[in-house]
Amino acid sequence: MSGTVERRRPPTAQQFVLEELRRAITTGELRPGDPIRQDALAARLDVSRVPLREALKTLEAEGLVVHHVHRGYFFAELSLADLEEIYRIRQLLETEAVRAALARMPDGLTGTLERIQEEVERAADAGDVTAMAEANRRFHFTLIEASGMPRLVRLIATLWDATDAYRALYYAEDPHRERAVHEHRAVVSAVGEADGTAAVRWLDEHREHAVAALREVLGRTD
Amino acid sequence: MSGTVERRRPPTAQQFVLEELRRAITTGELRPGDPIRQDALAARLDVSRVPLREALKTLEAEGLVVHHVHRGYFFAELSLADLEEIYRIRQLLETEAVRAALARMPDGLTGTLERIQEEVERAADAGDVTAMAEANRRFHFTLIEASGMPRLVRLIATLWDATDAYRALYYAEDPHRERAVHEHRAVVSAVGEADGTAAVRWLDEHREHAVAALREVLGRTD
DNA sequence: CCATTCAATACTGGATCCAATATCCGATCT
DNA sequence: AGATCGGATATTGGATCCAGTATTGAATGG
Repeated sequence: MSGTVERRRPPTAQQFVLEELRRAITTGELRPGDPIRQDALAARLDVSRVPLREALKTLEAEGLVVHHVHRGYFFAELSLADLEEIYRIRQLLETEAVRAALARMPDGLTGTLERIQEEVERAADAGDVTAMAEANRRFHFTLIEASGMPRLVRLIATLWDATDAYRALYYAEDPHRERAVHEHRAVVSAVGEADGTAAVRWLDEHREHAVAALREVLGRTD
Repeated sequence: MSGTVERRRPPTAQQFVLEELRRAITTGELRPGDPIRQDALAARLDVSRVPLREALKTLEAEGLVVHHVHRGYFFAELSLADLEEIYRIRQLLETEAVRAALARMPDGLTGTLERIQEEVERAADAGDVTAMAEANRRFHFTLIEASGMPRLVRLIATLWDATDAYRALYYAEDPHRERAVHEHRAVVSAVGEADGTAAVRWLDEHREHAVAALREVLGRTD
């Protein structure tokens, strides 16, 4: 089977590998702590080890894998403490981003957010976790990018990537999606009124709920 | 010539290349915006292109170089706006780190800082810019690492790396070193009294002076 | 029976070689 | 003359192959 329904492959092998690895991580195909056998993985993805290793270097910088010289790469194990730390850092950075965004208030921001929010709600109603996660990310980053601080945006994106594996888990449950939808609406209306404090408060709550859920899940499995 | 006075090479070629590139960036040997010719550079460093490319991937993640598919790597050009953004983010993250450090207050922190501060002052007096930059970094990271937040430490380290090229410039001038020494002393004494607010205030000032200097330098050259 | 040593093995790190893409420059056409 | 097309060249992306290190397990000695 070639060239039928399958998604178009990225232009370079590294990018393809990178996407595949991220996907594998988010779907939980590969468990944290597992060593990465480059030969086997490269063969499975039908590429050589060179682009694989370059992709792993990227993931290493993002903290998704760790590397030991002459021993190889391992999927990073995120402890509850790690996750809490990441969410705390996100809080600091996203607060700054949102404040900056509302101070600049680019044209059409509210409208764009409302439009994306509709997509979020459609996905939430349909119970489509993947679409929900994707639209949710677009929602948040539309707001964050409005800050006009590209490095800040990149940092925040990295932090999101690091916790992707756990986010899908969160949105898998109905009440979580429901709650997220409500919090988003509150954010949209705060943005509409250019009320930075309110927006930040709602986003804090949004995040805190996610952390609470993680605490629950990881608390009982670890 | 082998194994005489030359610094011991790191265990892997990538690490060697990484150090060399960082050094070249900090010393200004390679100017921002310049394309990186892999073949030439690899030959100059006497390694193959593979470890070079992996090192570049690391630098890319840190924002020191940018990469365009099939066109190669380029040394990143940091505008004044970029630098200001980085320093703003550092302020947010370092404030958190210092607050956490003082809340935990690990044993011997003050003593260690005092010891390192002595090294900083020796280097400052001697006018040894490299030693000064190195000791200065140790000083700040000793404090930051006391936060017990490893991810936060990593992020801050990345931000420092991104501006290394400009930091050496700052410490090249006598009055700057002098001022840094005084600010450090104030930080040490604030830490000794477990006064987080004071420590944060002094660090903010420390950073602000650096930014002001950059603004001056870049303002007149750009 | 357990610890230690040493060799076989498996895997990573690196070098070389090949393929694919972008860039540059001259020829051609309007 | 200027713009456009096409081919030569330079440079990156990727595959294969080799070298060096860590790991594993069996043999040996206490």
